[in-house]
Amino acid sequence: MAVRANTEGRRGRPSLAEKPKGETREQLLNAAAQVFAEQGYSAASIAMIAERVGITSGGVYRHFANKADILLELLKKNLHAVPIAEKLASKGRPSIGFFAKLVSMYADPSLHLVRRLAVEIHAAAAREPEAAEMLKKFTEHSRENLCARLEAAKVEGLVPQSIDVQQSVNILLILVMGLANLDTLDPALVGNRKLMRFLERSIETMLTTDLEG
Amino acid sequence: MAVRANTEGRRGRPSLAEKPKGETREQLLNAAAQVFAEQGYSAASIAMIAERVGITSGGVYRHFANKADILLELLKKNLHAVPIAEKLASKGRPSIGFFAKLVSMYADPSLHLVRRLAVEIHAAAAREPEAAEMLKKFTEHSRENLCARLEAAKVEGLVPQSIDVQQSVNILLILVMGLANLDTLDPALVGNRKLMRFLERSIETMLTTDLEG
Amino acid sequence: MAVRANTEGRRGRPSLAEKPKGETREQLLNAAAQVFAEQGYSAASIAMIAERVGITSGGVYRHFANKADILLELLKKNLHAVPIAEKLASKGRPSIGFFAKLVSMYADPSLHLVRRLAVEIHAAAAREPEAAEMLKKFTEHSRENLCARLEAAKVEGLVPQSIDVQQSVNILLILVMGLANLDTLDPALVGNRKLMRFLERSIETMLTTDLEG
Amino acid sequence: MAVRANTEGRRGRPSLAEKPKGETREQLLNAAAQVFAEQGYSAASIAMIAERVGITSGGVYRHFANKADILLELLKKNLHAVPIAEKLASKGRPSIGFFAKLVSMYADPSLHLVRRLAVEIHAAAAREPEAAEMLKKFTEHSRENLCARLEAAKVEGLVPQSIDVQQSVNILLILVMGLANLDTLDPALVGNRKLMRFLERSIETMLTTDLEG
DNA sequence: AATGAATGAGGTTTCATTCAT
DNA sequence: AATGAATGAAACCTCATTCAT
Repeated sequence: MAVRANTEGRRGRPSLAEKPKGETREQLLNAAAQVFAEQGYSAASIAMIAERVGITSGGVYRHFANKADILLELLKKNLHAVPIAEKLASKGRPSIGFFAKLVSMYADPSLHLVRRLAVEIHAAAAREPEAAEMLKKFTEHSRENLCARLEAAKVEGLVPQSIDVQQSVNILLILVMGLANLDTLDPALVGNRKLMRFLERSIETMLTTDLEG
Repeated sequence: MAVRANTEGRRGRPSLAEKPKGETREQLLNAAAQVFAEQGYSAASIAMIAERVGITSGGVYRHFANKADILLELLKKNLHAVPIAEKLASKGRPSIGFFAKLVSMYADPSLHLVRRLAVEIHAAAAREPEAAEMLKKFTEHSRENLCARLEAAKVEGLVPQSIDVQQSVNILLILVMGLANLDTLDPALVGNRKLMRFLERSIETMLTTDLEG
Repeated sequence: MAVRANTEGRRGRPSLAEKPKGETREQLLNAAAQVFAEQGYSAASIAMIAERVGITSGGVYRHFANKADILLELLKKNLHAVPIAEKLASKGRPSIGFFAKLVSMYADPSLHLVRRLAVEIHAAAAREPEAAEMLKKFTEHSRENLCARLEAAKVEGLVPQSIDVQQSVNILLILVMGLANLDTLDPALVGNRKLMRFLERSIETMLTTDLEG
Repeated sequence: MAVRANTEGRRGRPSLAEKPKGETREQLLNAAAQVFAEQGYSAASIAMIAERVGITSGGVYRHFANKADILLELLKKNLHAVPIAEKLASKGRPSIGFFAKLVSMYADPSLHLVRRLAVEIHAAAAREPEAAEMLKKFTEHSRENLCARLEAAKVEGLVPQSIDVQQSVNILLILVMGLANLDTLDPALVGNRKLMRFLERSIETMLTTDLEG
């Protein structure tokens, strides 16, 4: 009946799975975030990612179509935007300090991986059009959120009526991306209190000064 | 200008007509800069770089020990710092506008490759300790230059005496790195006049405002 | 016809409404015939076959020991021989036209899949000894049938007494295998009326001519 | 200088090449013909082919772009047509026996690999459009050659004026393809003298009989 | 200084197969 | 009877690197 049945090297699913439950996909995404951050998208290997989750590389393809797909799903999960999102979700009335802190927090040592991932995603987006597309959506989304908040602050008279909301937000985003490279720019600046304070005050100055002239 | 004039002339060194000495190495570095910028260090292949110079991959090893060595030599050549360096070399008395322009020029469309290369080098530096080391030297060098200039401006009374030179320069560097990611952050912002003006005025404001408080 | 009538009716076996017993296996064999014909045995994947039946690859192993087993069972089902078998089962008295038509029908467009499957099975048989064995049985069986018929025709005086029945049948089989490759030999010949007529007349000539020399 | 130089596991070209000369490509094609014939295109692996030539799989890509390319180059080399070509190149005046022998020779034991390769190429052509294209050209070419010869025979009065040259050649080609499957159809028929004689006489009969009517 | 052939390691991906559920 | 997650082997292919020429 059985034609040339495989009896020597056993293949197939292992006899025991001591893992909790179908959260492998989630674990894979987290592992991928780390590996992409550490090695860069191109140098990262599927095997590395799989290994951290305790499966073999072949198993990854049950959850993602291919390597690029992992990056995409990672973007969808909005990893980069997480800190922004959390901050944005804060209830309090808009204040200038909010914007300042929002930016300066990116210099925090605990956000190391987030910075690295942001850098890698931007690097990858320069080559993977689909990733670029997705990245654009995020930025758009973040920008809109920030713009809305700044408009609100304007209404409340916290910032000058003459402020250019769009451009101000652009500067904030540029600063965030600059901070994403802080570890390689100068590791000593990561978590540097003085820098963070200075940064915050600079932002406050920018937002409260009438730049017209 | 006059240096290589006799290549075309009829006198002097007999026209071996072959490539000038050390030319290939230089071409390889330029090609590598492009390829690294386009593909990223990891995805770039020696063959691609060699091809652009018209040789084959094996020949590259006459000029560089290995792939990582190319990146290092590239950093030594200070490619990233080139635009800064040129600006810094400008004679003129220091002015606040100088610092503002120095930063905003990084948003110029013509510097696309420089931006990409900066991003890639920073990404690579996160993995190659030697590259990180070298990158740090550059940053240090740039920082020192900028600090010296800003001190000079302070002496001339162009900026407030109370200004924190170190931190101000840090912000400038962070802005430059942020701008290096402008293409993926929002392609529409590349070369955007309004952004550049706004950026310049923001920097001027930062540099002329007494942030103490 | 009546066999499965009560599936729709209201009486008899309670309508478990599930698939009739052994249905899946049959569907799998049909799907396999198609996929093997389209992709070739080696390139065909279990998943493809399962998908066409609406199950997943794991489920296939409830019905077949392994991939090679599917091929074997397929051969047992005599898919390749089906058109021959049907023709052979035809009641009518033997006539020369019968043999001619039996061969030429293999050029019919509607038998595309049968041709492809025949080709694939022959290709696979070159590697799988068991499949070769089975294929041989078929050929033997077909040959015997044809020989018997041709002997009968001889008895009835439809063909010369001097005819070499064995060799004549061999030629018929070779022609059938040649026609199995018609699609790749020249797609324009598939279903070509002129070719089919010519083929039939050639066969008739061969069978009615005394080849002795 | 050397950054992370590879010193442990030596890589690169082996220190000695005891092979004749740049005929690797030719050897690869010959090896591929064998492996494709034995295993089938899809089941054949680059490594198998490389191994027979004494190189590793990576080295194959210095000579061929990919696996499909090998098949194509093989077709270009006209492996299948070789025996036909040789026969066709024979000087002698056309005779009916020539056509008969041309076909029957395909049953010769020595042409085993040619038969297998023909079968595999036809099977592969059913999936690889490019291969199909190339195969079509061959068939066309062979057909034209045969047609020309048969026309010549007609002029010389060796075959009836009423003969349908096109269709006669089609039958010859179909017979050849049928013989290509002889090994799996019935191994006992390979090299069978009786079959070959009978085949030759059948062809002669076909070519000399006026099929009209 | 450079080519071209080759290695060997490693990467992505596919797939037959297994097994707990 | 079937799913779905997983394995492990093997496939194709790329590439940094080496070396005879």
